[in-house]
Amino acid sequence: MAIRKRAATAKKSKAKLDIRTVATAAGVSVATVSRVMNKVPTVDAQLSKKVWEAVQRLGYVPNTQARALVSGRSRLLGVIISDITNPFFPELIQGFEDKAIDVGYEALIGSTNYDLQRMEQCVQRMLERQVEGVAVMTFGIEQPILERLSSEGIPMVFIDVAPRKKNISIIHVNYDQGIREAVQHLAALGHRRIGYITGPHLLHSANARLDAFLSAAERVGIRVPESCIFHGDHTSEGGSRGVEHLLSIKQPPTAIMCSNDVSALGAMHAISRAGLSIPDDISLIGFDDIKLTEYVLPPLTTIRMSGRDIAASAVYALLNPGTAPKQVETSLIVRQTTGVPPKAALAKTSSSRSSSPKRHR
Amino acid sequence: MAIRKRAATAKKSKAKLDIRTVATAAGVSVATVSRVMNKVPTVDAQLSKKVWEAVQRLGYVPNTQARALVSGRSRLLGVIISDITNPFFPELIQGFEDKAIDVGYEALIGSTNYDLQRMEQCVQRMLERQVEGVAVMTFGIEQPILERLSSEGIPMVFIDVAPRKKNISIIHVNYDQGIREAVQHLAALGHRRIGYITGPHLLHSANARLDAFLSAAERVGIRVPESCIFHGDHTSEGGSRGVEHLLSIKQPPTAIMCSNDVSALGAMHAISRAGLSIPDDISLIGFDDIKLTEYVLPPLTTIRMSGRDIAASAVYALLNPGTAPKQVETSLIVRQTTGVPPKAALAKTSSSRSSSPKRHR
DNA sequence: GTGAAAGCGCTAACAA
DNA sequence: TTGTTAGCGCTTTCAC
Repeated sequence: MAIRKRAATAKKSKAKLDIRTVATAAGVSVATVSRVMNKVPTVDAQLSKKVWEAVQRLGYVPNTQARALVSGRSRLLGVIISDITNPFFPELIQGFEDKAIDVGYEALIGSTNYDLQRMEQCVQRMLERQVEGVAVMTFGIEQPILERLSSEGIPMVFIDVAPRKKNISIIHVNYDQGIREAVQHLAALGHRRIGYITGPHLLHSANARLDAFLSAAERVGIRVPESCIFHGDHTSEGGSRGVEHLLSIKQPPTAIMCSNDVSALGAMHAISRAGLSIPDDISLIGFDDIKLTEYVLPPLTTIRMSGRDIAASAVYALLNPGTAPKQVETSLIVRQTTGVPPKAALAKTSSSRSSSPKRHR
Repeated sequence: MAIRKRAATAKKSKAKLDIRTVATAAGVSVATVSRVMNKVPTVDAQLSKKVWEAVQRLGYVPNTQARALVSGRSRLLGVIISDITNPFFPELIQGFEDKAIDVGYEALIGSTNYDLQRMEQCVQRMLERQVEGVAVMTFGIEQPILERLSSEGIPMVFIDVAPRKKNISIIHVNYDQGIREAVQHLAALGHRRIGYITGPHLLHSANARLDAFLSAAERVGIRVPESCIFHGDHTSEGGSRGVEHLLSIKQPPTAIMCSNDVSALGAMHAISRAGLSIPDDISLIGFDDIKLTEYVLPPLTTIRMSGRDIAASAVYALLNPGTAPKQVETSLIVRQTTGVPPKAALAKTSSSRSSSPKRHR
């Protein structure tokens, strides 16, 4: 009696549908099937059709792991971000994902939460999956990452600043453009005293924005005293505190610019708590143009820095390690938080704002 | 003269650091290295230490592809969402990602944008990467997905509703709880006329929320006429149109509940455009508790449905195909868009609101 | 243009 | 307990 070899009598025959099965079904060799699947042009059209038919009929799907193993190409791109709760990142991640898929890759996402250990784990995961490149979108240099990945020769891309290595590229964001537009917009409206709420000291992007603001202000002849610059931390609370400070100085600004939108949102709350109206009493401009800004009331005037643009540039940079990535532009989006300064503020008297600001409701 | 075989004189020796290298370096077999890496308990502590040292010293990182290929386990979990721009999803994705990593998996994200072709591509990608499970978080049943994945016997999890198959589980969201709390909250405040802006007709979650609202209203003895229900589409615009409609009826509601937060945000804009104040003239409650709601002014009272909870439940369900996933709870988060109805509205007269609503600014 | 065969790096029998 | 070895499913020389 022959041993019955039928794997399963049930409908779930799970007949190990691999490239060989297809080859047999199509009456060709596995090599041919492989060539067809990879669209190698030198395959005879007849055979090719037979193979596709077999693939279709059997519902064959190639195994990416095996492919990656033998070819040495994982078709995986890593992207590392810092803070999940930062509303700037979803768009960036989505853009990265989309772009990666466009070029036949998959995205591996890691978030560090500013935690070095989580960062290490991220890097480990990326290494294990054999990523072909890693975009470090944390807006800060993270040394531990560099050592491991860089030494493997894996292409990397950073924002704004990174050590000089030949497998590392940098996406430069043109902060000046958008910020200059914003300052000019404010100046055109008649503002002469502009406050600025900046981000964390050691965040390059925050410093770059502050510098851009300072030089833009200078260009339009606006003096920015120390007291008009508040060092926040890119959180909503930081924005609130910034407003409290700026409203407390001798000559409060008639307009405030924030280093990011989340700060600006906090600033909005603080301004409204102070009984002042936006933009009637004070104008406000954010930075990032996160989704939130459109929904908020009044919709926030802000400087757009497209997460999708950055993501696209990053994917491009990873796949073309030699070439310099495209610079990312920023631009002013005028919504409804900017307007002419109140008349009182325009008077030359030093105590320009009435001691008890008129409550708005 | 012997052929010089040294691969590279440069520092980038790239000496093919695989499990064999480690085995040799540690003076053991590859099997032992494999066992150590996989924490098989029966390995001698001495050898284990030697192996770890070698791993450390060489900087060895196992190749996931090879692992997956031979073991048949990809350690990949797919998650499919619909609309990127829906602010509810980032939290869900982040939660899924985190949870997956917690249990030693990686997340593969796909977004369909309501496009069937993109959906197909998603499924194809997941199949090719040999995902061990797929969470379909689109809040709708998508037939095409089912056919392919389900027939492969891949565990799947849906929200609210799905075909009965043994590899498919369903996460039930307890809409009633949060919605009942909201209605009771409104009733306690004194509201007797509550408007409701619902979502797309064929979205199960929207219908379930509407039903929950209707029965909750009935429980507290509030009658909800047809005219108080506006069929929106879960967009901001839908919310605006809903408000316009609800304010136009003979007896406008003093409170409005929305099927999701984005609608509620649109509603806020429309209400403010109408010259009415929240919550003085009208109360508003959203659904989802997306990040946005805290930042908005005034902060939105809403019903929390945790994307993280759903994600956690989904990951659990995928890894335990037999067992029923945990139900996800919802609950009211009271912020500042709900208050007592205006006195005028409390009068028994049918034309309760003055014909020209007092403008707020 | 097509096929046979040699692995990619690893795990899992099986043997020792 | 440890080592040897046969593949996992695929791509890719290398002959034909």
